[in-house]
Amino acid sequence: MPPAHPGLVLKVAVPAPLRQLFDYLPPRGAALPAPGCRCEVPFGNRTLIGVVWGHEQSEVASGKLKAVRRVIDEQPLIDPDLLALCDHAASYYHHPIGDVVATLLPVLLRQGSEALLPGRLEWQLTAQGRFAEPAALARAPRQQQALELLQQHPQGLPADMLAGLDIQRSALVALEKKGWVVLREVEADTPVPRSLMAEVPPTPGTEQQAAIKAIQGAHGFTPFLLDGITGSGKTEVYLQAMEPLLKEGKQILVLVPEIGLTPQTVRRFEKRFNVPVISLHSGLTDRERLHGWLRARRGEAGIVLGTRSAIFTPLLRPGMIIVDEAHDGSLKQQDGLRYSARDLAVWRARLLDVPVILGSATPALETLQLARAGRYRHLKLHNRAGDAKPPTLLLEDCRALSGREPLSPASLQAIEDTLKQKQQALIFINRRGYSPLIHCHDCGWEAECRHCSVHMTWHKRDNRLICHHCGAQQRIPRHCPGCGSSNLGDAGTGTEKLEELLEARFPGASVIRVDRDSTRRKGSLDAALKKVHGGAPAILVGTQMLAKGHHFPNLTLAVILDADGGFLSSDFRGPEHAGQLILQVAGRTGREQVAGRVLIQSRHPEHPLLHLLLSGDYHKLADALLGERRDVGLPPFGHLALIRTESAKAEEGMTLLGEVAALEGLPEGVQLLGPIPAPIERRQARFRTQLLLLAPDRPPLHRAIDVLLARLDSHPMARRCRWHLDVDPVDLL
DNA sequence: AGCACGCCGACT
DNA sequence: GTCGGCGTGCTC
Repeated sequence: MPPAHPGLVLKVAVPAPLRQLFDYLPPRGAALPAPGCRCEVPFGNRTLIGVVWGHEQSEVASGKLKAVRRVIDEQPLIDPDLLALCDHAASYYHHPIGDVVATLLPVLLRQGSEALLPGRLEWQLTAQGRFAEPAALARAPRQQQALELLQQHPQGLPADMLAGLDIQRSALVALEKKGWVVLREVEADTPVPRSLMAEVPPTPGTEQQAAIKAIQGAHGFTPFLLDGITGSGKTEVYLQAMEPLLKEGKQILVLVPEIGLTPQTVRRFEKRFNVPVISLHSGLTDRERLHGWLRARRGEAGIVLGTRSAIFTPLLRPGMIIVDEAHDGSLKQQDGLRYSARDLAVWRARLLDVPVILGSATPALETLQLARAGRYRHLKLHNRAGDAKPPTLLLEDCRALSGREPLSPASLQAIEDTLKQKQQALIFINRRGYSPLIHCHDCGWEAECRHCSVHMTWHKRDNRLICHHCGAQQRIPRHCPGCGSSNLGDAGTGTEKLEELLEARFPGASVIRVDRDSTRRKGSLDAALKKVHGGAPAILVGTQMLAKGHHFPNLTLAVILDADGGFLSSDFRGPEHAGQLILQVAGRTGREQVAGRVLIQSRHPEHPLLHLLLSGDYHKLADALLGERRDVGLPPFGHLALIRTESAKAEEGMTLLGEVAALEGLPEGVQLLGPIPAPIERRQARFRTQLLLLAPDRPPLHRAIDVLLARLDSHPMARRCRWHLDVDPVDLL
């Protein structure tokens, strides 16, 4: 049999860590599958599920070519815009394209499941059945009843509904045999709501109004930075900006941080409009995720609300993309395809030719710089919604404080005053557990993780030492493993210790701790938040879990512990992240009539960056940080890529990266920093080494990456020693 | 990655 | 004698 498509070959993205497409002969005796269709292909001696990328003449010797085994999808499963997004991600992140597609597909589709929603089964009358006389069924009352019911509902009735009405399946089957009814699979329909609005929206303030107008006036690809202080009502801007698009039947994709995708957030979007809202979070089963994905693709969802990976959700009628808390670290994937969902959101909006809103009270310096350069339209909200006043930030000199007392006398006094006034106080410390260090007073031994170069954290409640990097646990030693002394002690403070201390200091006060440990049980976070919302006087102790998005109407005081850590961190983004966190926490206070107060405890009260923060104006801090970054050519004024190795032997990574990091052959202007041991040198029993690339422009950086990857791919050592590339890394640890 | 092939050490 | 260690090569 001659080939149906002479000379033509299918380019297929195969899930293998190889940075290329593979050529296959078209399937025998079948139509040529379109780009975006999945198919089974022989690969080596196994069978994989790949995605058709295109049709072309092949360069590969025809003797080498194999044929596609089976085409899974008749219609493309992945639309052109998503294929283009994959192309971009694969080339920008220098990642194997087959792996990119695999990460975008829900697991079940990756495994070859049919792309079908569970269709609704409906019993319908046939033409014959429509005119059948129920009286003819006098001797079969059950069939008669079923027939009458269906004649009253000529459009058909769902099978499960009939079962609920106590109509026996056997009766329907008997009618089917007579040719009067049929069982049909019906597409779940998209009900067109009578009216879009499900509630009356509040009247926006002047600034909100201007932002809404600007967004609604945008046509085609338009990136916005919605730069609004905490409490300025950014969500209300999103909601009103999306209204006309929903009215046209368009879909809105909303990305939120994992921690922000609470039932309350989902409810807020559901309450406003009569459109289906699909929420894609980590708690879904594979099947639920698949269904959400397919419903979004069919256009059934008006609003798709999801975390980072939701940026890959297909949309039938895309109208706009919104990235809430666009500075948030959870938007960056930290393994496999290390993408930034914020950057991909902007790319996708460009491909779809729709507006994209990046919303934040504390935008990443990269985002802020793009807005200042005019690449993004900069919408500002300076005022809090309603007549709430901005919080006052005060620096609390803690140099005189001993390590035993985490809270200064002034902080304790402020907490006491707050409780007296029947208000709530929040003590923020970004460290869970009881204390972050156990050590020997005699020989100086410190409890370290067996697998990572970090201290073990003492969790008093579990009576264990736990490594926050790999989760390893140990019993608490009674004697020092170094010298045998029993003179062991702890140093530093975590949320557990603070909770204990505050309960002792304020007997009778309600202390609510919110961190990953206290909220592990399902629903316990909701319960804690409900308690806080109740408004009764209380002291909250929490980590950054509390810093995001919540609205606590009676919270008037925040005390921030360990603010210095970030400002003195070795990571160049330390001060940026610390500033963002502090302002996010500050934003939780003083929402209603009472202005909030924020006490920042510091042992370096003279630090100039801390002083910039005291104004409460993020832009003052951002200006200073951008100035520093410009001087040294760091992002956003230079661009970074990181190659990191992980291996069981300490020397391996250093040798490998050392041999690969030769400057000759690299484009001009690209700096290589390293190889050096990673700041946390050992993690999960692997030694980590890194090589940083820095360049003032992106094109030479990407060319340099290509050269280094080619060297790595052909280096014999690189197969034993695990390595990965991170373009635009945020975490240099 | 995942699998086959191939060449050297210590076991029933 | 062979089972199995992991170095190396390849995947249209």
